[in-house]
Amino acid sequence: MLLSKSTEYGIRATLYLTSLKQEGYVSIRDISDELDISFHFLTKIFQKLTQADLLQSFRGPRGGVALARPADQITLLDLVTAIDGPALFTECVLGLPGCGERKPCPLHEAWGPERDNLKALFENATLASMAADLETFDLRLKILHL
Amino acid sequence: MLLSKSTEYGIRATLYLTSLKQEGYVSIRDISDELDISFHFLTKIFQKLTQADLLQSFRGPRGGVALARPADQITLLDLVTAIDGPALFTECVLGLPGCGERKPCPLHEAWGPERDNLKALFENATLASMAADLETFDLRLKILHL
DNA sequence: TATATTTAAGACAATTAAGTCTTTAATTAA
DNA sequence: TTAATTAAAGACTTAATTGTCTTAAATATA
Ligand code: FES
Ligand code: FES
Repeated sequence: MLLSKSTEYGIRATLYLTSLKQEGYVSIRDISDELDISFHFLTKIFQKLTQADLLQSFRGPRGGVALARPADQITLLDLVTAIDGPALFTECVLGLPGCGERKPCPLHEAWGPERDNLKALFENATLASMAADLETFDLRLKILHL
Repeated sequence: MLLSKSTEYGIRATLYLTSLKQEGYVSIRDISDELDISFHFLTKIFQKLTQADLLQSFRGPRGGVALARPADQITLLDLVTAIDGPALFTECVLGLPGCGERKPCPLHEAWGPERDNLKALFENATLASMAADLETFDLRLKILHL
């Protein structure tokens, strides 16, 4: 699995939040209901994103969460690293400590560039661009019961 | 994390086994000692690889494990799928069921090709080519205590 | 045959990830 | 001021992964 469940949920939920284009705060309950994600679990994930200054939160009636900056200034890489940490983009694919040129593992030469591609993929995907695609191509963020 | 610990160990151990170029069987104990991997855990991983017909095993004195086919006919993709299953190369990166063109998620267009690259990377890496690199470039398979 | 060697198999424990529940704190509105 | 709403925090449970240990089965060799 490339991303943890937490990160999968975090991306889907933040993307949905973005797509609402709502002025004020959106309640976590609304988001968790809409995407069929456990409310309390999602709350914890959003707490991480709030602590990483990617989201703002507000308690009480009319409270909820909102993007902390414009949607074109938050990337999926921001979300992934805030939730799962940077390991995917820095660590040895074989789990050996100290990935680098000095004493590389047999996969380093092939994995290094691939890892950079992957990082670029997440870095180039802003919440704004993703939300635009979402509308344009009618993409899905939730499981479908067909 | 891209690969599970089991797969990381499985790749390192099989690569080491290949590099020995030994005629008969190599005991699992020798491999686990050399690479600092738990013997019993590695035994289980090798059992999966044996059941997938990538390795052959033999019990009793002078027993152990050996490649089931020539090293240029076993790829890292074979190892990964035998241990972790094919999910990494088939499933939606956001965890939504039924990754495909019919109702793609917002990352599908970018992730699809990237996933194919990743698959090609593992598919093009045979045990033979990796073992050759290992010699040529003095690469490492075990943690170093510098 | 008896003993030592080695993988197979499965029970078991420890750790981490995932998910649930309760209580607290902040805020609004009646 | 009181009650309702909502996120924060943390205890707790469950499930999956990782790791350890014991016993059984197969095999070679003395
Ligand atoms: S050392 Fe293994 S990927 Fe860099
Ligand atoms: S539907 Fe998400 S990657 Fe294909």
